[in-house]
Amino acid sequence: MVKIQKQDTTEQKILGAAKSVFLEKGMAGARMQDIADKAGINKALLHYYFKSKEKLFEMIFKEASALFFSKINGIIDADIPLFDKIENFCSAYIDMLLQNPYLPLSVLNEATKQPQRFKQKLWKNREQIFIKFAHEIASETQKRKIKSIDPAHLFMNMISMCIFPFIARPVWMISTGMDENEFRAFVEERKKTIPQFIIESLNK
Amino acid sequence: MVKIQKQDTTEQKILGAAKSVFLEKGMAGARMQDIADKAGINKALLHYYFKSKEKLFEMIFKEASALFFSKINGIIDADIPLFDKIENFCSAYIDMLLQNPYLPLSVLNEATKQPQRFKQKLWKNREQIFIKFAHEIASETQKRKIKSIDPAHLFMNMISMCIFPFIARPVWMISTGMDENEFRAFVEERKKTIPQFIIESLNK
DNA sequence: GTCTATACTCGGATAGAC
DNA sequence: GTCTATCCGAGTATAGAC
Repeated sequence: MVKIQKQDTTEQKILGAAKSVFLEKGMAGARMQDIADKAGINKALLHYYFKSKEKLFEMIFKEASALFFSKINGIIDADIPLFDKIENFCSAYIDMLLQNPYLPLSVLNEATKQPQRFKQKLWKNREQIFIKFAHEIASETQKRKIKSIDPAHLFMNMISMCIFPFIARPVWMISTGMDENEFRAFVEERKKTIPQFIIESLNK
Repeated sequence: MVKIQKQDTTEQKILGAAKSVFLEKGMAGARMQDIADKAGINKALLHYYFKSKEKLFEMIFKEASALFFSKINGIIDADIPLFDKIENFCSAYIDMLLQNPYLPLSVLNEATKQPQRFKQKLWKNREQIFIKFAHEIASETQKRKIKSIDPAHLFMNMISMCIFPFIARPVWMISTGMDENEFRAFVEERKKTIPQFIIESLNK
């Protein structure tokens, strides 16, 4: 008889704890003790499972950054009209960010502070996610369906408007006086307002 | 006779070195040794001038974040038409960011990782920079001069598009294959493309 | 596999000579 | 004011008992 899997193995607990601590504090700021505490074990056991802090970090980080970048591919690749694609992209991406609010800051941080490691160890086999998107823009522009625009700028605009609020959240909350719930509602709204804003700008 | 000021006092050198190291590595990642090296002195002297790492950091950070937020006020407060204001804002802000490319990531990081300290020590007397802007949008909307839009979303869109490229630079450069010069040219272009993009969207 | 105890290292901070 | 030498805490990593 197959044993019913109790899913919270020690390894699972460690990975979960490590993810939250690393994403929140970054590699330099994270403490093995915090990870151990959060996992309900001691430091020694961390090293038993994952040789070193560096190794543990890479494990977490690869998975996290894969999520950050790969979710997009399916949507960008889909064979649907451009405007629908923009709507789907913003909506799906913001949903993902709502579930992983610390992800972008963490990824961009490591890319900035340890560019070598990022490029070599953490940035393997990434798709050129916006190339197909760029072609699509160029084609629509040529067909005179939308106003002429540089695809790179449009793409940058779109991801900026989706991601930045999550990075700037604490400052935004302080300066607007929003609380957690209001902020959540605000970014929920953005699933609609961003595509609207973009499409208004592109429409002839 | 007034003594000619030789401007590179030790204190100046320390502050300059500390600024670049802190902005690049963040509080947790920065090393006093690196700051000392870059300033051409030794660690002991750092402590002679600025009691502790924490103190030095706060000094640098307050000044830096003041720059980050206060440059905006003058532009937002100016008594000129809305569209001109948007153009001026993007242009001036991107110029400032070109001169301080690490600033936003650093500020937003500390706000995220040490929210208490940020709110208490580093976020003193900040203006509610976007309140006047919001009123102006509301007024233009009522006068039916522009399409109706929530000022909070518009403001967030604008700062997102200006700031985010600087935060995402390393990832963007890797995934597009841009080099330093191309990236610089790209954000220079954005001084024009962002206002265009916004104004196209707002225009009736 | 999991723990306690401890070794080792790095880096912030201080003492004291000049 | 500036240096060398040193201290000491924090935090990663390991040894070894259970």
